[in-house]
Amino acid sequence: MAHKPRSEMIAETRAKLVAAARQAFGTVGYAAASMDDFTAEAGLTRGALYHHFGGKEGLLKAVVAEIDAEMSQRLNGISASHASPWQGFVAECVAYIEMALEPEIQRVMLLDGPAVLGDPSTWPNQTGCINSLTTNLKRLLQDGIIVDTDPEAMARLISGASLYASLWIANADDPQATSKKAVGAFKLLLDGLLADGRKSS
Amino acid sequence: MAHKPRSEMIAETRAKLVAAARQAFGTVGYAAASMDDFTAEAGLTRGALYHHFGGKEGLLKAVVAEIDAEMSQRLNGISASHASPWQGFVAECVAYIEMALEPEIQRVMLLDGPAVLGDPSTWPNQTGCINSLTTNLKRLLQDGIIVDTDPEAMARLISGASLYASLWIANADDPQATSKKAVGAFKLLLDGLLADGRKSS
DNA sequence: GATAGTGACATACGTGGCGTATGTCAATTA
DNA sequence: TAATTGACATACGCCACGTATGTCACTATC
Repeated sequence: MAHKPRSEMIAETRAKLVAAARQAFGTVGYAAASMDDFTAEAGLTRGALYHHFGGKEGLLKAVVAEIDAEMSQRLNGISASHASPWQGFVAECVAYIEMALEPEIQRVMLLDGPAVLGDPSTWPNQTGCINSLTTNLKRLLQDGIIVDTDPEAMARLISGASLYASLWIANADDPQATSKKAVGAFKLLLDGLLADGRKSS
Repeated sequence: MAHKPRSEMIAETRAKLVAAARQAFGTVGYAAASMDDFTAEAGLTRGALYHHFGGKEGLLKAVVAEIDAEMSQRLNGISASHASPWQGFVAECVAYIEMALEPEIQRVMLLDGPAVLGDPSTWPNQTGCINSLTTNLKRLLQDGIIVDTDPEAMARLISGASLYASLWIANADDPQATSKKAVGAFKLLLDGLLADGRKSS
C-alpha cells in the first residue's frame, strides 16, 4: 500500500496538533493546558510541537488564526444575507456578540489570546473580524447612511463593546434577560450612528 | 523600644506583598512573575503569601481590587469637576480611555485579570468603574438628556469600547494620531445617545 | 505572671511542566 | 545506492508552584 506524500503527512500532523490544542485551550484554558497531555492526545509528543510551532505560544497563534478565520467567514455570510446595507451591518454586529458567547471563542479569543499574545490589533491576521466591520462601515459612510467618522476606529469601538457585552452575558445569572438588555442597548448605540433623519430604520 | 501592635504589623506585611506583586504583575505580567522573586523583594517568603492570600490568584485579586479602587476614585473626581452632567460624563469616559493607556492598568486589569480571574463583571468589587458609569447614566436618563436605555448595559458597552480602544492606541505605531481617531469616534458614539434635538452639545 | 494556645511567618520537600539538546529513522535527491 | 535533509521522539535539567511541617512571638486565661 502506497504511502501518502510527505507534504500531506506534515499538513496532517500540524492539523492534528492545532485541533488538539484548540480543544484543550478552549476548555481548560491556555495556562492549564499541558503540552504533554494534548500532544499525546493527538498521538504525538512535544517534539513535533516544538518543531512545527516553536513552542506553546506558536500553537496558540495558530489556533487563534484558525478561529479568527472561521469567525470572519461566518460574519461575511451574515452581512451578505441581508437586503439593506444597514440591516446587514446591524445583523453582523449582533452576530458578533452571539459568537462571543461560545465558550471556545470566549476563552481563546477574549481571555487567553490577549493575555498571552498581547493586544489583538497587533495580531498578524489583523483580526479579520475588525476588517469585516471596517469595510462595512466604509460602504455605509460612502452611501451617506451614517455620520462621518473614521471607519477603523469606529469598528474597534464597536468590536470592544460587543466583546465585553458577550463576557457579561455569558457570566450573568440570567443570560437570557441580560442578552436582551445588552442587545437592546447595543442597537441603540448603533442607531446613534445613523445620519440625521434616518433614525429608527 | 516598644513594638508596634500585631495588627499593624500584619497590615504592613499585606501591604508590602500587594505592592511588590503589583509592581511585578504590572511590569512582567502575571504568568512571568515569580512568587519567590517578588516576595523576596518585599523582604518575605512565599509562606507569608500563602498565609494571607491563599495563593498567587488571591494576590492578583487583591492587586486588582486596589487598582480598581484607585481608578474609581479618579473617575469620580473627574466627572464631578464639570459643570453640566453630560460634559462630566463625556469627560469621565475619555478619562477611562486615557487611564487604560497606563501599562500597569492595561497589563493587570485588561489582559491578565480577565484571563486569570475570568470576566471582570464577576469580580467581587463589581468593577467600581462600571458602577460609576452606570450611576452617571441613570442621572442623565432621569434628566431626559439621553435616550431611554438600560443604564448598566450601556455602561458595559461603553466600558468595553473604551478598553479596547485603549489597547489599540497603546500598541499603535503612532499613538498620538490613533488616540485622536479613537477619541473622535468615541465622542461621536456617545453623541448618538443624546435625546433628539440635543446633538452636538 | 506563668502557661497554654493561636497565628504569622519561614523552611523543606515533592511534583509537574517547560525548553533544549540530542538521537533516530524515513523520505527525498543525485 | 549513498548522502542529506528534516520530521519527530527521547532524555535531561531547571524553575516554579503548592503543601506539609516547623518555629517563634504574641495573646489570653487563670
